[in-house]
Amino acid sequence: MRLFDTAAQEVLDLRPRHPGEVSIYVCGPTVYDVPHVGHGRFTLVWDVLRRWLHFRGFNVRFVSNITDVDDKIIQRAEREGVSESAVATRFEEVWWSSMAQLGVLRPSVAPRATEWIDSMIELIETLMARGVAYPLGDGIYFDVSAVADYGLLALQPLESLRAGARVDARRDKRSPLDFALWKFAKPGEPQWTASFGAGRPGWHTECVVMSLGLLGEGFDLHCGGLDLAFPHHENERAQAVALGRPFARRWAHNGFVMSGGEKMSKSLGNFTSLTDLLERTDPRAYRLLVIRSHYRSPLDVNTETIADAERSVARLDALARRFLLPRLAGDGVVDPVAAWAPEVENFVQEVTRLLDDDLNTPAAVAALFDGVATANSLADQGDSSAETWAHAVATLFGALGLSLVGDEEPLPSEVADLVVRRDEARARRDWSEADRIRSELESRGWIVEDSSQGTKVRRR
RNA sequence: GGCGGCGUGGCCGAGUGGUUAGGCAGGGGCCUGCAAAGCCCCGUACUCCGGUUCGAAUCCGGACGCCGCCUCCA
Repeated sequence: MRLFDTAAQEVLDLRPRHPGEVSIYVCGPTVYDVPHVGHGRFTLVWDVLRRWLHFRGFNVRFVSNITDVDDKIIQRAEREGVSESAVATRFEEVWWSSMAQLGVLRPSVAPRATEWIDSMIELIETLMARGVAYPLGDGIYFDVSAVADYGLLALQPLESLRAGARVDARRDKRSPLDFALWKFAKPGEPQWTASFGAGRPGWHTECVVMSLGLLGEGFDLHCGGLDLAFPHHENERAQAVALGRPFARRWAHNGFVMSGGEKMSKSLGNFTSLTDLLERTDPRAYRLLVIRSHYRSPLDVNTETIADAERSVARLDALARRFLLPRLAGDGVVDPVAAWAPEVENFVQEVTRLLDDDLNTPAAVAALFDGVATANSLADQGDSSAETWAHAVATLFGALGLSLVGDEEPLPSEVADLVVRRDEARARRDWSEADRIRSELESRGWIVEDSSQGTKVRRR
């Protein structure tokens, strides 16, 4: 498996710390609001990677945090007159519910920042003892000049970053890039006692503590949205470097979700919430949309691209119906396949090669759609290998977390009734009646297909 | 200002120095009572200008346009 490493700026072999095992840390959400579609993208991208690594035989340990203490949570709690923990709990529930709908696997461990405060305090004490953290009136700050290669993930040296820093009202920081490790509590705010003063942690500290605490030094891969590369990941790394502890071996970042050519984000106010999207769309359409583009490219999510993806999913579902394929992904992972039928070996090998090469899902999806055509074509010719092809396609899509759905759902009785009446009409070759019933079914939102087993309907 | 990325056919979106990406939409055909689904065929694209080359959308240089990071952000 090869992945583009943000620090090295090139595609590198993954080379896990322990052969056969991959440890991944993904920066999770701050739970102060409903997730937007950008959260959906990053969770899908890294879910696909996780599933693919599993399918390739790796034992994957996947940690992703919940940030449940933060300025924005405090602001919202104040605005709504409720406790901070009530806000965090509420939006964490929304988060997991959205993840479940998306078919994103639950992390192996999902630590909450507030459960790791003691470790963060210890870390800050150590940094202070080493002279790389200093107190100011409102908190404890990290001195970025202590890290020789600060700017690694920003692809810029410290001096250049400093020159570009926007005017900071604060003149007391040693450098405008210095960041808060700890914020002293104001009255009424959540706080924890610490030797250096009561308060709460800064954002960049929790991920260092939790990733090292749960995955250990030199864990394999640290992932997140591109906007986290700097300063969040840079600052995590800076702390680890200052502590002398080996941190992530590789860094991977996904591209943004765009809206009208602009990055979609809450601060720009141009976001679509993930919950809205999931209400009106088959979540599989979003997964397909995501894997149809490369994870590092920007991705435009709008009604057109989603509708396009939904129609593509319909083509896959038609395959599942035709071959009675089982649903494979969703809650569970698709396990490695020990041996493939000889006729699909090359096909599987090609898809594997593409995915192993920096997770080239768009090329893999293209190959898989070729596989769809092959399966259908072989079946049209009555070739018995068609089934093997269909299963291979479904298995590989399943390995990426996309289930093909061919099951027929139970029909409402009046629909079932119409189906029976239409079969009767067709049996006596009463085409006008058969067509009338078909129109009626269609007007009720059902797609009608004739088959050797009679009328079949499915929801539009 | 510094740094990074991108400009592909109607839309989305891969890729390679010379031979079909793929999906969606559209057109034609087969199948069907008619459909649907499926299959076959079709568009001959790569911002512009130079250069390298037998040959470049693919390499180099330049121009133009767009986006992102440098501030909370996935």
